[in-house]
Order: sequence, then C-alpha cells, then structure tokens
Amino acid sequence: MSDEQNVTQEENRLIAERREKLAAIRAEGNAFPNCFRPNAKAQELQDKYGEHERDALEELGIEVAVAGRLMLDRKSFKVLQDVTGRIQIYATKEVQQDTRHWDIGDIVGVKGKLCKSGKGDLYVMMDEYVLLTKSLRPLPEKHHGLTDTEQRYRQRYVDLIMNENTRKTFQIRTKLIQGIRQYLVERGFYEAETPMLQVIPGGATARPFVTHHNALDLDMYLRIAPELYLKRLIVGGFERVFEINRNFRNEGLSTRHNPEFTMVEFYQAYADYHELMDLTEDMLRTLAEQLLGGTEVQYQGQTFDFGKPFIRMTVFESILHHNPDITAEELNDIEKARAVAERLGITLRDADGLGRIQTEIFEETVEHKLLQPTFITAYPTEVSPLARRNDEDPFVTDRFELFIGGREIANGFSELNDAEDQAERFRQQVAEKEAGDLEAMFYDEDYVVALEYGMPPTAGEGIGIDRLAMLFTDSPSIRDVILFPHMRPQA
RNA sequence: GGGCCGUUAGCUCAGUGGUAGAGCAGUUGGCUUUUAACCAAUUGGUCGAUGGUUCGAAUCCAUCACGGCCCA
Repeated sequence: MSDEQNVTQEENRLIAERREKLAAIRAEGNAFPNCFRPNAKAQELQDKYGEHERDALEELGIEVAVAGRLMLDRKSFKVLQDVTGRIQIYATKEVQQDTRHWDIGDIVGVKGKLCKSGKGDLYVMMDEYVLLTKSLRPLPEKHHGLTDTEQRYRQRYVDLIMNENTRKTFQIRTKLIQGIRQYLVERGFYEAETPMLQVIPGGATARPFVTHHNALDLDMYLRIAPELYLKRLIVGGFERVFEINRNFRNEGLSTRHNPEFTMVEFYQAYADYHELMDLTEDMLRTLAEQLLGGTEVQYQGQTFDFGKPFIRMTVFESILHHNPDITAEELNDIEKARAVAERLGITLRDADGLGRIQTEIFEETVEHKLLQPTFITAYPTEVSPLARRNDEDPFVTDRFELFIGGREIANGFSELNDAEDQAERFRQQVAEKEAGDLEAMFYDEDYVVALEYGMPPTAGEGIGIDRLAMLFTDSPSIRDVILFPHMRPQA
C-alpha cells in the first residue's frame, strides 16, 4: 500500500473536518486546556437527584461541574458520559451557536445549575462550558455501537467508549481480583511477587516463551507458573503465600486460551487438598454473593449453583460414571485401557503409562460434561509430578481439579515435600522431554535443594482468573475478559 | 493445521452478473425541553488484496490476508 493510499484511508474527510476545527481552536488559544475540575459524577447525580420533583430541584439551586465525553448531540440537549454513566447538558440557542465546533466524541467540561426537563430527566444548564479535548476521529454509530469483534479487540478503547457491557465486564473482572485478594489476605496469606523471567520454567507442563538476557548472555523463559518459587517461600517459612499475576504459555489462541493469562496461586502450610477444596468452595460462593448478589451464576443460558455443595469424585469414578460402556477392569489394565483410548480416537505415545492413558480418557469423555461445580480428585502420579502421592494408593496423588461449565477452573494438591521423590519425578520428566514431549518439565536442581532443607506439609492451588471472569460476566470467549487480547498483527 | 462463515461509506447493514444503496455520523439550513430528538437539502466508496471467467464482476472461480465459530 502506498503512503498516499494510507493517507486517504487514515485521513478521511471526517477527520480532516475535525482537524480544521482543531486548527481554528489552536489559533484562538490553548486547544488542550487542563483547567477544569468536575465536582460531580453523572450517575451519582442521577442517583441523588433523579427522583426529585422539578420544582423542588429548582428550589435547591444546585450548581455542579461535570466533565466527560460528548456522546449524543440533540443540539439543545447534549449527552455527556463520564466514568459512572451519562447525564444531559442543556444548551440555549446562544450556547449552541457558540459550541458549533463541538463534535460527538469531544471531551468537555460544563458548569451550571442542575435542572429537570419536562420529561423528568436531569440536565446541567450550560452556564459555563469548555472544550477540553478535541476528538479527531468519529465514533461508531450511536445506536448499534461497535459490534465488529475484531475492531472491538484491536481498538478496545473504542469498545469501552461505546459499549456499557464491556465496561461492566472489566469492572466485574477487577472486583473479582480484588475479592480474591481480600479473601486470601483476610485469612493470613501474604502476597508475593516471584520471577516472571525464569532460567528454568517450572511449575506446569507447557511450552514456554523463550527470550534472551543480553548482559548475562543467557536464554530465559517467561514463566509458565509461579509454583516452584512460591513453594520456596513456604520452605523459607512464610506458611501462607499467594500471587496474582500473569503466566505465559506458548500455545494456540482460542476462545479458552490466551498466550498470557492470569492466575492466582496460593499455598498453605499444614493443610491438605481437602482443606483447599473446602476453601475454594467457600471462596467462590463468597465471590458470587459479593459480585452477583447470589450463589446462582447464569452462564450462556445455563445456571451453575455455587450454593450447593460441589460434587466430588475421583478421575477413575468419573470415567466410569460418564462411560457406562467402560469397565473398571478395562481402566485398570494398561493394554485394555490403551484399546479403549484408541477406540475413542485418542492418540497415545508408546511411552504413555496407565496413568496418562486414564487421564486422556478422562479429558476426552468427561471434562466437557462437568457442568455444575465438580471437584475431580486422585489424578494419577504419572501426570502430577509436583503432587504428593496418596498414602494408600501411590498410583494416584492427593490432587484435585475444579470444573465448572465443562472447563477447568482450578488445580490444586497436597504438595510433594519429599525431596528424594521430587528428584525422581523430575528425572522422569526429563526422560519424557528427551523422548519428545515438548511440554515435559525441566529438572530444577535448586528446587530439590530447597525441599532438602525441608518444606512443611503444604497444600497449594492455582485458579484461572480469566475463566472465572468469563463465568462471572457471562462471556463466551476469554477475549471478552482480557482488555487487550492477542491478535495476529494486521497486514 | 482442517472445516464452515464473514470482509461493501467513519459506524450498523442491504445489495446473487447489467449505472454502488439505506440509516446513523458529517455538512448547510430550520425547529428549540429533547430521549436513537425531529424536518429539509446535501457530501462521502479502488465493494479486504491479487489474478481469472465474461461484452460486462461487489456478485462467479482461484489464491492470499485478516477475523469469527467449530474441530485438532
């Protein structure tokens, strides 16, 4: 594309007209004044005075100063939008004449008497008014707003200006994170910040992003999880820690995956996975009540009840429960289980053991059916390299995952604090990596050393904030709850 | 990576082979307590890109780009 074509696209007539208006404003003085201080917010005025009678309001003679973006212009009545909502401003004929250079999208400040119109709506009389920022680009259509998904994600600022629902979604997301932080802090958890740049990307099985540290001439990885560092803090004696921050996984993009996503991870010494399941259940219930005003979560036409006790069953039980045609005997025999998996169209590697095969069968046939909040427990040791083995059955670990709406929301377990067992599990992961599993873990020698100093018995958990935000905001795509989701750059 | 769908004015969308349309926004004027204000007039387009078929392509075909949904 030539520069000239670019200019005609970027600088169309509508923008050119506004630039001319801006040039005229510049010629008369400061085009970007920062002199106006609002003393009221639109929605607060609506809440406080919306129900007043017209005459009663007149008698009060309230003077207010409001500022915001011009969203509608009915000439005499104009609509101003601030962070809280909208309020009308009223222009007499003279004021209309004086503000002819104002456009929809401009940022303005208005001072004057708070009044009520004949139809009962509040407005601010434009006794004093100032154009604070000229908007050079026209806003989308006033009624339909911005609906083009691509543009909503690429130009989130326009989406936020135009769509109240988008603003609301991100307000709920923020409250969700604040609620989780408050919940944990109230229970004695310390908030920690551990490295995002790691030499050994540990704590999960996932492909990492690679970067390079110039001064050290060292390849580093963006973290896939904070887990191993948070547990070092447990070794250090913190006993209860948490971190809310981004993880990075070098995987595809979908309605459920963004390469960077937000997790809360927390670790509690002298607790086991049962206590974390209880805590999780209570926390989600508390958050639902705080944010949604009740324990029923409406999601895409379904209702998830956070008020009832969450279902709990093992991986093994859940497979049998949801697959009447599979027997316990088949699941317990590696050759028979392999045949079941292959019948289901699951691709297995030769090195995959029974635990991995069972897990694959679970993911294929059960996960998506777990609509109501469900804890699945007893994940095979083979697929849980950081989790404590079950005392009675070392084939499985004391681990759970929480599913809601068919999606994994949380993953937690009693932590493996046996340094020698951990070293052996890492060796097994390295063998899998060498056999071609790109997601297998690295051997983290220092983490084993940390465990050798002694980590108290501990339980830990990670909760995917984005997926939880999807549930709480009834959003079908993870992109709807991430302010700036990743997209392929435009051509 | 595969399948299906989409891409037309700043925005929301019509337009299935014969002169590129509407609403909103913009511009000009009118009205002046409106509620997506209203009335009149009016500006604005390489129809995602590149090839092809055709007398003629927004429309049919191919390739590519970007996006959406589903699958892997």
